[in-house]
Amino acid sequence: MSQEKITKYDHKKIEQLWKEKWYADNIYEAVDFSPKPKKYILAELPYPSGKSLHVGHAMRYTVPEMYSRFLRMKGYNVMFPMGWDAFGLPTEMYAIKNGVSPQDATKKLAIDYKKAFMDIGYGVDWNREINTTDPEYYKWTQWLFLKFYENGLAEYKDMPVWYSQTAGILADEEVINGENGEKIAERDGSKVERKMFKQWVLKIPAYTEKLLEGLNQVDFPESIKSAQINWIGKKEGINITYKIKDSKETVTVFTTRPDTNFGATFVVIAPEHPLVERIIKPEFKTKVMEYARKSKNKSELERMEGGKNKSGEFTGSYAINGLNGYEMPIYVADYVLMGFGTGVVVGVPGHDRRDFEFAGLFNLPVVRVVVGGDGDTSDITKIEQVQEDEGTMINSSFLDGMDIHKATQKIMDFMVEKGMGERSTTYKIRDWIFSRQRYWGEPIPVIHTQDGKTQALADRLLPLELPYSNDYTADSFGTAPLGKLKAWIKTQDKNGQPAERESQTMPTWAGSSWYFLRYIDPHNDKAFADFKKMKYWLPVDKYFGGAEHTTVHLLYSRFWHRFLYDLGLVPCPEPYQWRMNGGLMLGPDGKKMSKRLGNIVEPGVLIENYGADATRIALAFIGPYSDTYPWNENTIKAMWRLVKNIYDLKEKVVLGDVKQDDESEAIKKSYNKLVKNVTEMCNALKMNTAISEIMIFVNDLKRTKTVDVETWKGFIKVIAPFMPFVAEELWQEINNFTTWDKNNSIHWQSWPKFDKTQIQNVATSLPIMINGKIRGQMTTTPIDTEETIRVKIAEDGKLRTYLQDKEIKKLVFVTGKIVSIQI
RNA sequence: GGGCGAGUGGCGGAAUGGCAUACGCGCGACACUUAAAAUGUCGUGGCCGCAAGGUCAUGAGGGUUCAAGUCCCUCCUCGCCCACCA
Repeated sequence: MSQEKITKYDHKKIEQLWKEKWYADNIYEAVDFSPKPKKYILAELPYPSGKSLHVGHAMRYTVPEMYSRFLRMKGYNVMFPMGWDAFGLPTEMYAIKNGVSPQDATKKLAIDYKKAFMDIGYGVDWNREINTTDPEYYKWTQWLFLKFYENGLAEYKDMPVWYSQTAGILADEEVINGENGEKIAERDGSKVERKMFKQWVLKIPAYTEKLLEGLNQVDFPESIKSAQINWIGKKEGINITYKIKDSKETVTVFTTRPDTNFGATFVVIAPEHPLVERIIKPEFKTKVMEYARKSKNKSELERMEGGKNKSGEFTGSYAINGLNGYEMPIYVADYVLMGFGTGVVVGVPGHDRRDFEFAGLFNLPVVRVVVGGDGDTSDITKIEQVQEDEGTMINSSFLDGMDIHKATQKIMDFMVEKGMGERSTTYKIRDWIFSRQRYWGEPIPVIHTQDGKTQALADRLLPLELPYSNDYTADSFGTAPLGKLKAWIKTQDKNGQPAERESQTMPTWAGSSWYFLRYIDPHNDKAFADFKKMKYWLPVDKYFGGAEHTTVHLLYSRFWHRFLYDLGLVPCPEPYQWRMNGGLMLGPDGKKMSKRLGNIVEPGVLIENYGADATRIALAFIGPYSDTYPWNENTIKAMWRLVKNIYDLKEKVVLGDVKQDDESEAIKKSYNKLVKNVTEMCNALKMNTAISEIMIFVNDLKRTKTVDVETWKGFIKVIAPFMPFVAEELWQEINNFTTWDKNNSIHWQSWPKFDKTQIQNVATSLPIMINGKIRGQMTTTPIDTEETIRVKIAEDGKLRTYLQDKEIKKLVFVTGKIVSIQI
């Protein structure tokens, strides 16, 4: 096989030639149990719903991919895998639009996406490609779901859910605030409302403590940790039980501020709370029940508007505050939520804004029990006087004079001792609704028996394949698309009795909750992954993804993994050692790329016009990975020039000895700096500045006449992670390789080293600062000391004008950095 | 309302407490061209100055330090996430 020599930079020829060879020989193979140290570099798997890869997504893969190439050259056994997360509504809608089945659409999209990934030259081990919609894959998603089921962490129960006519049943995290504050479906922007449905849930609240504790073991940015901590929403407080006047019933409230309890003047119950019916006085029944019914049907928009305009009804009953015997009227109001704490709140209007608003509505007394920094002890009449943060107790018996934090502890101890309450911890995170009334998802491998119970499918019946259907719509109430397939739904339980299959499917998050495990052992048909292989590869060393997944995918997949760890099925408690969130690539107009605005930039077009190398470095150079910025068409033009300039520089390479002169010395110095800086920047994942360093070196080379062959080869290695195609071409050419051998690929070479002495032991220009201003420069070498510097300064003509007749009060000399003088 | 983060040229952005504005874009001048595009060379924070040089600039104001974009305090603005969560 002979390789045609390419003399003029022609990205199409170069890219076609090398990508064929790379992928045919799978040069980016990740080797199980290799003696080399491993690195598992993971980027969130794409969701192939559109025609092809989006430039915004390409940006998120390019930097991690460059990093994985750098590590491979540094001698690591690198896994940089790729797969397709293809269940879910977008694929279903794509299929409908194109008149094909979701199964066929997914197959085609996966092929298109894979081609796009190859076109841009991503160094993926394609033997590990996965697709979450492949029955051989979702067999294990189902199997893992049954582990939750067997351990009581997957349950079928009535849950309030969001419901949209077009998007079906949605979980909290799939519903966002629309432009006018109204709740809409994230998927398609349709209106949603609250409904009760029988749902499968995964009980993530059972894992809150482990998930919180696990954050201490991982290297995540503070912002991600705190987002997850807030999402879990752990609050420590106390459940206080009050007796109800003239009744055997009691009412229990949750509060984090029992210190203010001497200022409690009323109690509020959530309208749907079961206690309401038991404590209500007959003469108030009609009104309260009417109120409860109304608030149940209130849309979220109305409830939010209610935030400015409180409402409620008196029940006729009173709770007795054990601290002071105060009789607190009990109300129902929908600003109290059933799902948090005990569903009952004690009203302290002097020190809680919502309680103050409510007290105003019913003319309830407002009592001050905390004095803030302003010392105000007057009656509280305005919302501005309500304060919650810091202060000292008053009007509170034995708490008076105490700081509120101390008082909080004191009163809790007191109440626990007197049997008035129990310390309690509550969490914001709820059960994770894990079923959807959609067609295109993993069938839940459970059957409903005649007696109304559920039964898991036996392992040998997995995968439970998704049956073909032409009808992807759910009935407006009750029946999921699969429920319409009567023949499929009908089945038998373990005892041969008639039973029905579950008709709901799993959410999009199912397959992606454990996909990183399947990459480790993608073809295993005995287990979701081999334990020894997991032990070798886990945890994921670096995980890159979108900020929008911080509290959804990232947290929930940690939950799956931690659960599997507790079962002894995976070797480590935390799946991801390190995480970085990627920013967003906006359109050239600075707006979020969208079909509607027509500002989408497609990487395929860029690759066609400017080449994959230019596209790659444009995506990495335009800004830091985590930031959001607009696409700029000029950038890729500049990057194309850079690649072309590099290609043309090969004419300057001298194969024999190069004449030693100032020019060759300068290049040597510049080269060593290049290697040092690019190495550091790759380690720090600052690919934008790494590319700047390459530009600086290229600028230096452009100014010189020749470059020696060793420097040139080192330079090609440096650019290889960024511009893999042109690097391969130049590498093959300079080495005169006439036939392809993967061992000779630039991508199997080792990363160059640099010579420290070339950077350090050189004369440098040292700035001289006098009274905080730079007043001169001076040539120094590393052997200079403070003494020699003092002499040089005294001799310097220019500096003398500043120092004349002045005494040097202080002189600070930082080697190689600065001399700072005070006069 | 709560949490997190960010404010540096015309723009994207650099800068372990040590010469602010690297690198790129854009712009200007010049070269090549009949001309334009492309390409190349040089220049490019503001103000004063022919120049040498001086001086002011990292959202605003204070502070620590020989030295602050960087650390501390107060404030302003913007972005993202959460939000009647007790």
